[in-house]
Amino acid sequence: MINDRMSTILDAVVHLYIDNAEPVSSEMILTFYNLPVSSATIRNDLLLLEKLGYIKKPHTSAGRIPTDKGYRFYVDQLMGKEVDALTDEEKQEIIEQFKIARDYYEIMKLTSKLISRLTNNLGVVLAPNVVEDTLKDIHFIVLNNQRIVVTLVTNSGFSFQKMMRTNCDISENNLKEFARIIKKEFYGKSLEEINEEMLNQIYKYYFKYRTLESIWDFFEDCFDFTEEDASIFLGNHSYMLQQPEFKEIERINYLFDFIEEEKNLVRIIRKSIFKKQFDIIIGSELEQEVMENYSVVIRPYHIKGKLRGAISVLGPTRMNYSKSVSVLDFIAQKLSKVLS
Amino acid sequence: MINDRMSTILDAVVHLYIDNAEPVSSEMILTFYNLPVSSATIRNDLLLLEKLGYIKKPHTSAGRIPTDKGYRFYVDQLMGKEVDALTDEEKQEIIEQFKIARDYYEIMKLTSKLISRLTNNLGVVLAPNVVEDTLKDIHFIVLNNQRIVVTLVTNSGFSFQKMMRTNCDISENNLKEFARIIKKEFYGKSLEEINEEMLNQIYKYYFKYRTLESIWDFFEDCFDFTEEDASIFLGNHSYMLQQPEFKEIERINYLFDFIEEEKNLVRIIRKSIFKKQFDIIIGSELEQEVMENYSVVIRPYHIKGKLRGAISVLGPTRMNYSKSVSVLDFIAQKLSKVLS
DNA sequence: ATTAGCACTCTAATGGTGAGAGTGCTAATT
DNA sequence: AATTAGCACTCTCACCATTAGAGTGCTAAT
Repeated sequence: MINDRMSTILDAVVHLYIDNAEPVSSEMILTFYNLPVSSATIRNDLLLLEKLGYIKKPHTSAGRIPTDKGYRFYVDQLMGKEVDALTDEEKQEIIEQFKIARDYYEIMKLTSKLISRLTNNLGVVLAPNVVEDTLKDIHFIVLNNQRIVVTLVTNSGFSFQKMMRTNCDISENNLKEFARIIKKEFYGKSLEEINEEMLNQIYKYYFKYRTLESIWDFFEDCFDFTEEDASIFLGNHSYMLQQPEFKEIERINYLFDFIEEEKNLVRIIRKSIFKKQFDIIIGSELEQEVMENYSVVIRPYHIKGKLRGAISVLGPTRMNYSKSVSVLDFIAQKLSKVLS
Repeated sequence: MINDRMSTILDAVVHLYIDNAEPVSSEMILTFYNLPVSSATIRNDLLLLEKLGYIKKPHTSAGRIPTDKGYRFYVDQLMGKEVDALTDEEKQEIIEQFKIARDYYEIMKLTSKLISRLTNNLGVVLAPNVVEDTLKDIHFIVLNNQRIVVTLVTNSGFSFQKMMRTNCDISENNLKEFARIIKKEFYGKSLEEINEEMLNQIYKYYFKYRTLESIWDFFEDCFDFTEEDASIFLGNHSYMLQQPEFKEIERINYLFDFIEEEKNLVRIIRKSIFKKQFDIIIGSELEQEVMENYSVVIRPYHIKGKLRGAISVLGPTRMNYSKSVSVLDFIAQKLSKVLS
């Protein structure tokens, strides 16, 4: 259906459009790719490519821009050959930054910022999933009136803290005893399992500790993890962007509305995390009206060889996919290393 | 200099402009405030107010909009009388949300989102400052190869975790011993002090533990706190907004550049946190060229009666200051309560 | 199969026009 | 002295017409 020259021309359209953000004309292609044919021939091919749905015109007398189908073809068939590699400076910067970052949360935040900067799009990081980790250690620390910090350590070396409240006073000694019991009952089980089985298992001890009625609620919440935090906290930008000051820009508005509802992005990324090395989802493929002009490139990362999360680039469909892939690839490697 | 009628007229200009985002004409003022004078009289006063620098015209045949000086006068002299109180539903929502939020980080994030939504501007929360808190308890938890989680508990009931690395293996027993020593040496001292004195004090024990050379580095970092985290991490939006897709909107661009360099906002908020109940900084008063069309309203919050941080609204100078103040006030109260 | 050539279409920039908004001034009024 | 009616003046904004230029798609020739 598509011969070699047409491939080349489609490739040219995609590249030139990615670089210049302007519709690509037949002359343009000739100038930058000096093919051994005339612009008229290129025009004929362009017409065909358009009929096949790979490119389109914004209006009659404009050049062509890729359709989602065009980007898809580029990404699947053409992009593989090329590599838009990172410069040595870029690589060096990534390595340096990862050296500076000390704890888990700094690393996550840093990673998303690095991706943003290096791709000139929005970097998105899905934090490691721990529910499949198994319990290695648990500690309780009493703060003051009925507030307790639970620290979990998992087999892969993550530690999670959670602040809990109870309605009853529990002594430090009781808590030590509970920690011992939990460790005994659940050591080596996944957090997910524990969360499900907690009540059943722990009721064994009901008789002994029945005076501490409300502690059961406490344990029920213990293994239910979804923490979040930062040192300065920005809220949603989308509200401000609704002010008339920003009214030219409904697109940003809609986009931010979507993005800042975090579960939207989580859903998109989760869906493709198990699929393969990379997933690229283009425009309409995202099946969200707001997102029809945006694409997402997703790269899972592993910790100690186990799939744990994903890093990703979100930007206009016109984004530099090749660069995104390179950036994600390099960062995912370093991230895996630093988290392992 | 400014008589009663002029005050009323300035008040009208500010209010009408805040509500409609359009220059306010003399007729407009007459219609909405039916003053016992004609529009010609109002025009005379407007002329005078303009000469005094409280209002200005975007162009010859337009109505007036407030200058920074005009907003300043409004905020200082006029706004006090009125209250743009929260509706019962709004109050209820805040209360409900704070019930849901369990741990410290959830609360911070939630607060900023609440402010964003209720003011239709950007909510900014400066997390509690703990360096003045005093040490109440310290625990070390060993994860695996040379990674250790430090948990600090302070007198006001905060707990902070920090992941640390060492180059040497330290036994659990050693760590228990160190925790005991640190507690003995520093109990009741502020984290700030401890951070400064750590090395001097701890060298007393040098002789006994000198085999653990590199542990001293470890302790040096121990009380140096600036944590950050979240479950999904967005990077900087500003890079994406530099793409030609968004080019109409340099203003957003500049603003985001500024905002997402977090220390910029921290500096602004820190500066006025100790001043008073509220601080309102208007446009040029921020002394930042990018921010000349934006204002910030800042409200400190207290935990157990002690000043600990601030919550704040950032938006166009045309923002509803009265509403911002009400929202911040109510939220600060609830926040103080929930954190105490 | 390719290409030169050209008519055709559409955009974007330019400038002109007129309506309308709102001022600022003057002269009259209270 | 303060207020007001009245009006000329200025500027914006929307509308339209015009034009240059970009780029196509088709036809006929190679």
